[in-house]
Amino acid sequence: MGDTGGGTPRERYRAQVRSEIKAHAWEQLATAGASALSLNAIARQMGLSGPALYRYFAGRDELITELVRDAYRSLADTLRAAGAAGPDLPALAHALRGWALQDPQRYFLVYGTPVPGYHAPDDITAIAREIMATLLDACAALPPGGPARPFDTHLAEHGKWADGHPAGPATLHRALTFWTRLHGLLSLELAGHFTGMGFDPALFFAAELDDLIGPPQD
Amino acid sequence: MGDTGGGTPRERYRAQVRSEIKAHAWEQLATAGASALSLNAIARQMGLSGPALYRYFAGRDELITELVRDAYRSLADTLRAAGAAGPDLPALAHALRGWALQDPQRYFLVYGTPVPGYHAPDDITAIAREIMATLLDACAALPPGGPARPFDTHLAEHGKWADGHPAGPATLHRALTFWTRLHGLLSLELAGHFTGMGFDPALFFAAELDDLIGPPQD
DNA sequence: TGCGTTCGTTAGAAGTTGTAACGCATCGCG
DNA sequence: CGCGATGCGTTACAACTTCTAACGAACGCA
Repeated sequence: MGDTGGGTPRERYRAQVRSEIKAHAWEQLATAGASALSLNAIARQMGLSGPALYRYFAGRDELITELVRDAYRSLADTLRAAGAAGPDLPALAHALRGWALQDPQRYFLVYGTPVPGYHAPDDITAIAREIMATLLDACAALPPGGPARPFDTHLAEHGKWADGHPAGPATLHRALTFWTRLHGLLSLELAGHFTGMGFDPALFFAAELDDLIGPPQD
Repeated sequence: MGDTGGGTPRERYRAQVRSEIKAHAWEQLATAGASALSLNAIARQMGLSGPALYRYFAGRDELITELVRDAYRSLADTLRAAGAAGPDLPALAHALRGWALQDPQRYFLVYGTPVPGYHAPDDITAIAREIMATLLDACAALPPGGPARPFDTHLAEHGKWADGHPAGPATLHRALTFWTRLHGLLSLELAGHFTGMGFDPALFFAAELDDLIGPPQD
C-alpha cells in the first residue's frame, strides 16, 4: 500500500495525480458508464482546469485504455488468488461472479460492447491469456467428464490459443464453455435483463456451474 | 414494401424522412458504434442542417431508443419466422446466430453494455417477452431431457416471467440456458474475443447447441 | 384564394475534446 | 547556495457536439 518510494519526487507526484485521476474516473464510470466519462468533469472535481489533465493522459482514449488495463489486471489477480490454494473451479466461478457484481461497469469494460475500430494493446491481450491459463489450470484438475465429443477433435487441431499449456482437448472444451456460459449469464444479469423475471440469478448461476463440473452423465 | 398510402401527404413525407434518418443512423452504427452516432453527421449526409432533424426526433436519445425498438422488432420477427414451420430449436438458434452476425452492433444494441440510468419503455419489454415466448414454444416441443434438477423446483415457484405460457419448469430451465449460453458465445464472438484463438466459432456454437438439445445422458 | 400548420433555416448557448502559448514553481546540478 | 532546465497549471482558442429560439418560406386543406 504505502509504496511512496517510487523515485524522484516529480515521478512520485505524477504517479499520485495519475492514480487520483483514475479514481475519479472509476467513480464516474460506475455511476454513468464509460460513454459519459468526461475529462473536464474529472478536472472540475479535482479543482483544476480542463487541459491540465493532458499532462497525465494523452487523451480520453488513453485514459480509458488504462482503465481497461487495470480492470483486466484486477480480474486476473482475483482469479489467480481464488486458484492459489489449489485448482478449484467453483472457487474460480464465485470469484468471477463476485468481481462482476462488485462493479458491473468494470465488467463491461472488459467483456462489454466493443468499439469497432479499437484494438487492444499487446500487454492487455497478454493478461487475457493469463486469465485463460488460470482457467485451464482449474479445468485440468477436474475429474474427466463424459465421452469425447466432436468439437474436442476440432480443438485438438485448432487449439493454438492454449499453446504451452499441457491440457487435453476435453479440458480446452471445458474451459471454453466455462467462460462463455458464465459470461452469458453474468452479462445478462448485470445488464438487468433478468429483473422482473422472478427467479434468483445466484441459483441459476449455481445450476450452470453444477452442469459444468459434473454434467448429468448417468 | 410499397406502403406509400399512409394518410395525408405530410404524414407520408414525415414517415419517409424519419426512415431515411434511421437508415443513415444504422449505417453509422454499424461502422462506428452507438457512442459515435452523431445527429449532425446524419444531417450533413442528408444535405440539410443540424437542427432540422429535431423536427423528427426529440433528440439523440429518442433516435437511439427508436433504433433499439427496431432491433428488438427485427429479432422477434426473425425468430418468429424461424419457428413458423413448427417449433424447431436448432432453426431458432441458427436464425439467432445469423441475425447477430449480420450486424454485430445491432446485436449489441439489444444485448450489449447498458447505460446505467436508462430504462426501456414498456413496448420494448413487451417485444422482449414475445421473444421469450417464441423460445419457450420451441423448448416445449423438445423431447424431455434428463432428470429434474434443483433449479427446476425454484423456477416452478419463481417463474412469474413465463406467465400465461403452459410450460413446465424443465422447459423454462431449458429456455433460460438456451438464452444465456448462446448469448455468451455470440457476445464474445462478436466482440472479437475469439480472434486469434484458432478454433471455429461456428463449430463451438454447434457443439453448445447439441448440448442444449440432447444433453449427454447415457 | 387564403390561412394555418409544418418545415428548414440561421443564430446562439452550453457542453465536450484537444492544441498552443505563456508564467511560475520546483527539482537537480554545479 | 544559486542558477538553469524541466515540468506543471493556467488562459485562450479552434472544432466539434447536442439542443433551443426565432424567423421565413413552402405546403396542404378548406
